[in-house]
Amino acid sequence: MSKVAERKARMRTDLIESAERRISEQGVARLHARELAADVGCSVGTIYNLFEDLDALILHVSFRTLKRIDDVMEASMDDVGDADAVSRMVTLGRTYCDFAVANSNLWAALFEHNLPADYPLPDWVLEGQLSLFRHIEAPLSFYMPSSDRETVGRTARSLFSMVHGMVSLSLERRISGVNLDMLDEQTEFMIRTFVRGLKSDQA
Amino acid sequence: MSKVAERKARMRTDLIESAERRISEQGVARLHARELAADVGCSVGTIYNLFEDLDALILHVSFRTLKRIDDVMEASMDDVGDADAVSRMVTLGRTYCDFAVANSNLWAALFEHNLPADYPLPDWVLEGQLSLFRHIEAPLSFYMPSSDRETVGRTARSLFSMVHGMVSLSLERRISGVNLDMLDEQTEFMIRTFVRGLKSDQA
DNA sequence: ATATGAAATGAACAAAGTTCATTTTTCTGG
DNA sequence: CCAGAAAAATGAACTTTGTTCATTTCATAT
Repeated sequence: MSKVAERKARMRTDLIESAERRISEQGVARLHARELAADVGCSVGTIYNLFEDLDALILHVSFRTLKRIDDVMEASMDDVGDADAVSRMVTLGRTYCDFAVANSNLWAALFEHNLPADYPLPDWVLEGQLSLFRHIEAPLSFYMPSSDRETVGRTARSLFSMVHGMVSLSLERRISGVNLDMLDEQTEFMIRTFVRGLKSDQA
Repeated sequence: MSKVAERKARMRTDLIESAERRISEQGVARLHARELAADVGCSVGTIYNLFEDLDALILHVSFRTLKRIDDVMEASMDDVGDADAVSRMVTLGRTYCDFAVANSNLWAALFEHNLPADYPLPDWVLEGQLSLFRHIEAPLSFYMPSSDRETVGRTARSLFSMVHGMVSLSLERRISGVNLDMLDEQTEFMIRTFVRGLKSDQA
């Protein structure tokens, strides 16, 4: 790689990291091109040479966030030992809640930042999410032995949506969701009750 | 009420209605003061005489949306006849999904419009939501006979969050939730399975 | 060393929310 | 009905912020 390409690559990662830090600390709404440029020591124009626009940069940060969520979920499954399937599902739910609460601004940028209606979505935005669902599918399929892959997958998405919705309304100041203090506990209750429903269906 | 107060009140409702129409048609991100002023035949300054800022106007529209959601949920319970409790819960869930899909821009303005972090929230924003939860609590309490009010209320919020999360990720282009075609059906499955879990808990 | 093309620059532009000095309208007392 | 005062409406100007692009700076190959 040539000097110039190296420099370009370093500036790209510098910008992404600076954007990530600013989003994490202040929220995506307070991410501004001029401040980013000052952070990394370049001009505003350079940002636009390296990224289509600020939304593209935000998408890159969001992809990293998605990866981090995937990592903590993966790690939580490594740590869980030989727990039964439903406990694994609870662990995944709690891990997701904990990450969202601890990194609420990054999490909000990933899920709640509004792109223009016609903004082109890179493929990797959707692909990165499949891995999240797969974590859930593994233990869930244990309780849905007679369902096809697609049904299990759809239910995994629904369970993800459930936990996501609980987090979303809990964190949203303007909406009165489940109290933050009880979020983990209530998430566990919801997952365990749902799984009991799956089991009683087979019986 | 004096002439001037009448005029003022009419202009206020005109502005709210115009904002509602524009949000409904184009989304909250494309609501602009100059266009609103042109709609109702006043100057931009007048908007700021009647509302603190555009966010305040958006909050008024959101309150109407909340009221409309409450109304359709209420109406769905009037229509449901003597169905059993779980069917009532399913009806509430489907009604919510249908409203969100049919009025996605209004729904998004209510739940996803980001206010400044320190923006003061009027009381009625949170109060209006209590009614939504109460619709769910009534049939839900049937399956949680030995739980206290608070636990039932928290579980009602969680179920609301579940359906809300499913709708949210289904409508979000950038996130791969449950396919929109299957949203109603999948919502029903999730609610029925959860309730079965509640029942098997008692047994 | 020079020419050439790529990259960086930042002033300028555009879009949109918000303000406020000025103008217009309304109200009130005589 | 009029004059003056108070209230309301006005819209030009200001502010902020994303984005562009003509110009300058730099790196590389011959």
